[in-house]
Formats: sequence, C-alpha cells, structure tokens
Amino acid sequence: MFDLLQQTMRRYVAWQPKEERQFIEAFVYREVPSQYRLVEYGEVCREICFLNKGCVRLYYLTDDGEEVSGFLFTEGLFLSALESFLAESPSVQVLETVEPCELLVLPKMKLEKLYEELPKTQVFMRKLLEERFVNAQKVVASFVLDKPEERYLKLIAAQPDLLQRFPQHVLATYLGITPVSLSRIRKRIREMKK
Amino acid sequence: MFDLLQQTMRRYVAWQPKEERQFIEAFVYREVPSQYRLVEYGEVCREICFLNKGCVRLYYLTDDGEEVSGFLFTEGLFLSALESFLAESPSVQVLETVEPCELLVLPKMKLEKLYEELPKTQVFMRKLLEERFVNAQKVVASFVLDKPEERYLKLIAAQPDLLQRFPQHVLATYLGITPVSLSRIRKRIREMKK
DNA sequence: GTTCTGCATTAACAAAAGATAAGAACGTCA
DNA sequence: TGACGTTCTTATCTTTTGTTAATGCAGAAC
Repeated sequence: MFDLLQQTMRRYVAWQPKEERQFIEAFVYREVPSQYRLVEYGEVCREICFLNKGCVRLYYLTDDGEEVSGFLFTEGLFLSALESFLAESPSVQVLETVEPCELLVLPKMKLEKLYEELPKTQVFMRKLLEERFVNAQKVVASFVLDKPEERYLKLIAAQPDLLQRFPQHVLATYLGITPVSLSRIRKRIREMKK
Repeated sequence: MFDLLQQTMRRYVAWQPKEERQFIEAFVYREVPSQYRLVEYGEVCREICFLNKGCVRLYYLTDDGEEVSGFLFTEGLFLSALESFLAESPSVQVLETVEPCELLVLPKMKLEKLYEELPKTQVFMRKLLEERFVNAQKVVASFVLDKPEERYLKLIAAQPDLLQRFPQHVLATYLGITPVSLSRIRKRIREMKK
C-alpha cells in the first residue's frame, strides 16, 4: 500500500527507517471513483496527495465553461492545486480523477508539522520541486520551440500511456490546441506513415 | 551591495543575524557587461546567480541557429540553467545578459555546504522553488488558455518594464510567436485603441 | 556627415489552427 | 434491439500565424 511512496521517497533522500515511518504515517489512504473532483473551482486546497494508482487531470475553466488541461498526473506523482495550497486562496485549478484512484493524502497541517519535526521533509520537498520545476520549464520550452504536431509526437514518445488513459479532447487542450485540430494532426501523421 | 539579496532572503525565511551573514558570505560579487553569456550552450552550469542589477534572458537554440526565449530575468531573481546545474549535464539553455549586470554568484559547492551547515538554506530554496514553480504553471496556463494577443496584453500589464528593457524579437519568441506576428499584434492593438 | 548594421514594420502569399456543423463509431441503458 | 449520449472524425469557411522579402529607422563605427 505504501510501496510506491516508499520507492519515491528513497529516490530523493536517504531516510532512517524511523524517519521513513514517521513520514509515511502522516498520510491517510483514500480511494475515490473516476470523475471525482479532488479540488473544485473556488475551493481552497488543503492537502497534497500522492497518486498511488489511477490518473488525474488538472484543468482550468474558461469564460464559456470549457475545460482546458493544465497538467496530467499518473502513478507516482504528488498532486495538489499548489498555488491555492500555499496561499490558501480559492483555486482556479480543478483536480479531477480520470480513473478510479488510490491516494495517500497529506493534510497541510501535517506537512507543516513534518517540516518542523523531520528536517528531511524539507530536503525531500525541495528536490521534488526542483524536478517538477525543470519539468515545467521543459513544457514551456516545447510551447515556444515546437509546433503542435511536434508537441504531440514528443508527448506520445515520452508518455505513450497517456494516449490510452486520457480522452483525446483532454490531450488536445493539454497541447494547447482544439480537439478538432488534434484530430487533423493525427490524420496527417497517419498519412505520413503510409 | 547585498541589500536586495537580504530583502529577498527575509521575504521567505526568518534568519538569525548570524545565519544571514553566513548565507550572504557564500556569494561572490561580480559585474559583467551587456551581451555576456553566463552559461554557454553545452556548458555545465555550476553556479546560481542572484541578479542584483540588470536583466538577463534565457534562450534555446533551434536547429537553424535561431534564439528562442525561455525566460526573462530582472532584478531580484535567482538565475541558473537549473537542469544543467542539478544534473551537471551540458546545458541546452543559454543565459545571456541584456544589460550590464551586477551579480551575486553562489557556486554549487558552496550551496551544498550551506545545505548541510545552515538548515534554513533548505527552507529558503524550497520556498523559492515553490514560487517559481507556481509562476511556471501560470505561464503554461497562459499558453493553453490564451491567444498570443492576450498573452502579450497580460505580459505588458504584469511587467510593463520588460517592454523597455528587452528587444521586441526577444519578447516575441518568449510569447511563442515570431517577431513579425508580434508586430502585427501590436498594430491591431494600436488600431483598437483609436 | 556618411556608411553600415541590426531591428521594427509592412506587404503578399502559403500553411495551419479556430469555429461551426454534420456524420460515424462506440458503449450505456432502458 | 433500439434510442441516447459521448467522443472522435470530417468538411467548410474564417481567422491567424508563419514565411519571405522589401522598406524605413536609428544608433554605431568610420
């Protein structure tokens, strides 16, 4: 139940067995169905979740009620509406499961306690953030450097499982284009291969 | 000379006077001219710089030798080619000054020493990264949500000084468009206002 | 002052994406 | 089985951007 979390923890920090237990014990196991909103629009996000199984999309709402993907999460990632979580402000980001999910939930209060009582928590979070920031920079780089077609090709090369697990209109907005345009791009690629 | 750094430090962490001195003493003051490359393409970045005065652009090189902006730095920000810095790998990001700059340079070795000897360094860096990550997420959100014209308007609303300090072709690629297209957008906006 | 160079603008055309609507494929549920 | 809803596809048209090239402008070098 905590295997993947443990693995992930060890990838960044060398914990003492006692520290490891202390950290893990701060999490609460929780199962949620598909299409479940972990964070609603306008709600203050007060927890960070480790995604043990399943997948989740982060999206924004446009003026005309459309949903535009901002990030796609799969197993092994920590997820939260970070801006809301940090500032305790109403979230403009919605977090919604795309499959039934197993989560390990860390409430903000407990994280703050860990920061004080278990200093390696600081190191762990810093390293997680470093990785996520570098990742975000790469996404930005892809937006300024590549055309939508290239972004799509890079995406299916880097994370082919996303294609199976997320509907295409979700992938399309994640790439910054409309579902119609993604469909055309896919067709162009199909023709190319012939 | 260290005023802005000190201010920035205090915004995130409550330091003891002694800790503050210890942290600041790890930095080396350095002046560089305009158009100076702090990190070359393919070079391993081994330091983090605090930008005390001046401005810097981060850019990528395309296959045909074009420069595409990935980020624009102004006073008060920490800059480095983070992926290269962390992995000690050749950088695909180039850092080049756009004005004469005053830098406070923190070599990687010294940062690692601080991480061990001055635990608040961990807290400070984590909080810096949180802020930068949230910022990067907003940039991504703007790419998936807004049209180039809106991105430009938001940019000049949020950071009007960038317009004065960076040439327009640099701003254009930062917005993910060509200089020609930005010129057209600016014209459209001019016509609108009449 | 004159030349040179780099940058912003404008124009004209090609290529791609957005918007809208209509049809096809698929699973769900009565 | 059949009706419904959702998603993906396809078609048409409009809008925008990319591309290339020409023009204008201003600062730097001589």
